[in-house]
Amino acid sequence: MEQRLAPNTKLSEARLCETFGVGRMRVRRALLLLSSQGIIELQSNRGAYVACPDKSEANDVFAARMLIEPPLVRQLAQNSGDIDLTLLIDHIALEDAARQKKERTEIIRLSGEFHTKLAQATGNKFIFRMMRELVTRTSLIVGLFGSSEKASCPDDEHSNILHAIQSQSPEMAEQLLVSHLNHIQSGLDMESRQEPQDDLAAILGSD
Amino acid sequence: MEQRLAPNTKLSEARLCETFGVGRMRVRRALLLLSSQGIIELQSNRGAYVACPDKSEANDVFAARMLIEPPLVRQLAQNSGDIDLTLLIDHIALEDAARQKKERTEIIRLSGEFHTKLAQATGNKFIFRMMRELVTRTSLIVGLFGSSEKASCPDDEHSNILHAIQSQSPEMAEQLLVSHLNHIQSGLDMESRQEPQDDLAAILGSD
DNA sequence: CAGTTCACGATTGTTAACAATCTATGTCAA
DNA sequence: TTGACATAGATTGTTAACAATCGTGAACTG
Repeated sequence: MEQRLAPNTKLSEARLCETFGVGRMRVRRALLLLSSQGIIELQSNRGAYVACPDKSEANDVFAARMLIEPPLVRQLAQNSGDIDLTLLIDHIALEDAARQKKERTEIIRLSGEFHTKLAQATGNKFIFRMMRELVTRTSLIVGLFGSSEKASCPDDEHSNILHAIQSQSPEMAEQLLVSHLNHIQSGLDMESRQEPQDDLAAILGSD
Repeated sequence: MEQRLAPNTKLSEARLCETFGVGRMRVRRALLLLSSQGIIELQSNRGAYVACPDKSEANDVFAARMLIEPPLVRQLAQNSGDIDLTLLIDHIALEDAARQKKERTEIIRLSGEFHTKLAQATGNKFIFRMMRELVTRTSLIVGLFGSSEKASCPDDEHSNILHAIQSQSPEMAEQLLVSHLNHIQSGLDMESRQEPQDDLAAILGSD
């Protein structure tokens, strides 16, 4: 989610065991779950690799989000009276803070998390889980195809969406979100790819 | 998916091992994956139980489907020229055949699978996976709250939806699907619950 | 007779050794 | 020099024994 592990990075069991100080069983369980969410890919007898979505998969992810998120925020705006939006309000504050401090990884993480919290605000466990999966995958994609700095989530679009929800403007909220997603997608360069990295530095850098 | 295992049925590792003739590792892997999909529930040191959704979860599942499926069929109808619908056409035939032969479990399985194949027709892996999860969960719910015979999927509604898609009528397709989902949901009796069963008979009956 | 405690059996969680598979290096031949 | 082949090392997959935990039932006490 924080894009510290580049796609195609190999995650060897032994390495993960010593890195996190746990047994092989725990590691294998974690890898299995991550692969079921499509975050990593398990190749038989060959090991686990960070998923490396291609152009077509990237399009699928955005198509899926275009299908789900617009009706989602529309529904939020319609029922915003009955819903607890403090989570989202607090989140915007966190984003602003991180942006002021220029904490890059934190900004990336929070940018994705905003969309997850939109889903969480519906109070629907299944919608939440689906969005979380799509957002995680989006992180991978912008990590792969994102043009370094400018991308992620342009400044105050999140804030605008939230305001539209609060002022019970379904149409506007939906429209703002659609263009927000388009901005993210158009900020990608589908041709350039980053090369995989060795896992050692990346993971050890996390502790 | 075929509702042969009632909710709350305990799935003990040893029993599953001898039933399917595999080692405990395979069983535990399968249980972990099923629990990650919410099909079963893993209780620490206590074992695995078939998930038993309550009233609120049932509502969440239908709310999620109401959010996703209408835009989905609308999109299918809009692009029905470019899409391969043979999967769906063939499927309707299978459903009719099973209905004529009165094969109950087959009818139930195919009824759910139609909705999965709607998602599959989009060619979008993520939409497909999300729908499959929701449909599976719906199976559990109609198994729990469904009033025995009359429910599942009323006869020719699937066929009507497919026709609307084929004739490129987005509005009609969307509307038909909304009422279809409403029919399913209104066919449930949210108060009555079936009691759990012993796993022995159910699983052995499958071989 | 009711309630509590203890111990036993059963079930799940973990570990470590073993087997199978793949990658890489080095050798040999064309 | 290049290609194929074989062997060695490393890595993953599997198995079986062991440890920990939980539910149950009996015994005991008030």
